[in-house]
Amino acid sequence: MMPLSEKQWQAFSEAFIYREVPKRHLLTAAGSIAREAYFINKGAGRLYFIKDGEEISANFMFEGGFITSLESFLLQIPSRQAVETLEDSELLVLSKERLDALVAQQPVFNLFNKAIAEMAFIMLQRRASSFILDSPEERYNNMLAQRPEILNRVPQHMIASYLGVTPVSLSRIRKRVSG
Amino acid sequence: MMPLSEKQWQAFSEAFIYREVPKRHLLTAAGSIAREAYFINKGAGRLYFIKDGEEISANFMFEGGFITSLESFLLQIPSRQAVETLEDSELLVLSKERLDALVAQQPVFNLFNKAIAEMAFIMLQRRASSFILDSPEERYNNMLAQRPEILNRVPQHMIASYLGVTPVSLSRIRKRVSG
DNA sequence: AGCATTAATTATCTTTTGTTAATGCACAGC
DNA sequence: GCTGTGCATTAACAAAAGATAATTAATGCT
Repeated sequence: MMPLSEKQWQAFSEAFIYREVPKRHLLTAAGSIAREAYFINKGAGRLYFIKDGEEISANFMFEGGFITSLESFLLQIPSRQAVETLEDSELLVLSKERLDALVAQQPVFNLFNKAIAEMAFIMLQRRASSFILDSPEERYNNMLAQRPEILNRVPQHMIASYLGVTPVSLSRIRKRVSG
Repeated sequence: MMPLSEKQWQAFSEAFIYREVPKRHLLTAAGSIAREAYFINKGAGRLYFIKDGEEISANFMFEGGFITSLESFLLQIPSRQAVETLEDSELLVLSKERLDALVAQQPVFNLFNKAIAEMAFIMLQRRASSFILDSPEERYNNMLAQRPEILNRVPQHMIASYLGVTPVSLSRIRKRVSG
């Protein structure tokens, strides 16, 4: 799909910088511009909105995944969502600057950009559609089936907002489902 | 942002084929592959899912907009959503085949692809976030503020599923809001 | 270990939504 | 112009979710 030469791989991997950050470390604040994207080598992160002072979780990511406020990173506009770690994490940091330089040098990396945007779109569409297609209880069951690590590694009040309900309501759903 | 030569513009515009289709004409069936994308010159269209035999509207588009099942069009995989016209429409049809040929000839058009994917992502993110951030009533008000043409041109039972509620509930929301 | 803080569950009550059914309206087709 | 079909509204009841508060469980910190 995207064959790279030895040289290109090297340039690509050298664009990333290793960084360790502690639990609950803010990577991108809401309103600021996401100048970096993060590959999670170890640990966990989340994206969240802030509404009326409340944090509303938009997504969670674990090792093997990329995390950033994508619209802000792609367009370099102020981010509507914040990014933070949930656990002590090892990150491979890719700055927008370096990515742009990479793309300028090697246009092949446009394909990388494109692939990221497409993948993100499809993931998001799956998630968005679940809100018009499924009830909160169905969304909870789907989450268990498709992303069980969320339940094990994310506090429930964060999962609640991710599912679009209150923590109290999530607790009741859990009781209904298990009981 | 994407400067094109005279020649490129010509090649681009020639890739589109004019087509008139009547109201409620199915452009892409759920489960089939979207081989075309549509620029709406006149008329209106919608994307919808089918769940338990029910049609659930995912989005509406009017003149000046593009419509297609994007994930299916981009990746040429079976579409989870159907596409149809809501009014008699004049469409400018771009087949995936022609777009690919265009991109192969003129790599500049990769930027077109990228721009489409990014824009679609951002639109979708705005919509997805409204489900975790806002109540159905707030979503209705936001729709009125941001896309008032929907209310004027789309039947309310379709708007209801678009907002994630039943037609009965939408009717009550409307009464609350206006009364 | 002990204390303080935060999270999760449970309870109670209110509000909203879903469901089903009935009514009134509008529009399409004859 | 009539008639039938489908759509929006209203009503009545059931189910689910929000809000608030109290209790229990877990976690963090010194």
